[in-house]
Amino acid sequence: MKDSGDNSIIDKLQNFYIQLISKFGHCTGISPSRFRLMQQLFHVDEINQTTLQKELQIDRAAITRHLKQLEGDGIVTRRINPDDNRFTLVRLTDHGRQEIVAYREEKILFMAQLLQGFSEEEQKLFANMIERMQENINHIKGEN
Amino acid sequence: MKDSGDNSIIDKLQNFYIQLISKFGHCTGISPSRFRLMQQLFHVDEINQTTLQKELQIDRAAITRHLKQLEGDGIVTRRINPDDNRFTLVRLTDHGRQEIVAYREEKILFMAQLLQGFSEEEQKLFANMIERMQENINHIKGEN
DNA sequence: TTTATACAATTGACCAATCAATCGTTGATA
DNA sequence: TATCAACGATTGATTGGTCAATTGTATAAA
Repeated sequence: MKDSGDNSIIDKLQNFYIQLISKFGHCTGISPSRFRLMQQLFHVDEINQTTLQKELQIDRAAITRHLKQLEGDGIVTRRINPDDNRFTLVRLTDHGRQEIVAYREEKILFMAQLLQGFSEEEQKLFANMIERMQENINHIKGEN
Repeated sequence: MKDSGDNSIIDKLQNFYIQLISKFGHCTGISPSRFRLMQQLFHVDEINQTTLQKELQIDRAAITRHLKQLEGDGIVTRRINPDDNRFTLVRLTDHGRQEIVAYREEKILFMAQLLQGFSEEEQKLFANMIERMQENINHIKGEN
């Protein structure tokens, strides 16, 4: 298991993640981005798009398009901030809230299967390792 | 840290992965898929596209298009298997091999930064956990 | 008060991934 | 030998993401 770059952690992670997302998408029938977006909205009352964008790390353009679509589907409402017309404020509709609740239940089931055989401690450890790596990444220079 | 589905491991993983890939892409200047493709080719002499596709879990169409582009860039050559005209065999050119070697070096540097502060044991543990989750995923039913 | 700067959101152009349908080849079967 | 099913590869249509440029609004400076 030398670090020659072959079958490295990054490779494993990539293979794993791709399968994970693909499976999750097929199970829930929703795209990962849209799910993340809705989930983020679920936790707040109302939020503007740029804040959403920063939290999700998705491009601004993608945010705009997703939200327009979600608005068309009756999942969210959008209105311009009366105190500052540059901001548009987004919130889930009641219908949207119901939807995301259902998805979240599916997610919990999915997670249970994913983490089968993992003790509480192991789960915490894993989460912690990811956080540490994330910290490391933040210190890597690069136009991000 | 209850398992209500909020800020779950899947969320953390997703946030982490997106940042990881974005940073890696910016550092190396190559797309993750293309890199994986080239890396896979690096390990074999010659290979057909379907085998590649299965190993990488990328869509067949994407494979075809990537390889056509790589062929245009002089990174790979493609020829039809004389024993069975349905297969096209792909291999890296010498130039392609040089390229991938350079990228792999960048990857090793990147990995070193990513894993800063991780002991050998921790790295193994992490890799092992991913493998276990991957196993779990394979048992989840779903059209994949 | 006018002008310049900063910022949120949007749009257009482009690239990459997926799905579904199709083409061409092969091998088995009637 | 003719037909059909299986399979690899390709293509078209659609979707989602990024970058760059633009629009509209607010605020600070001249």
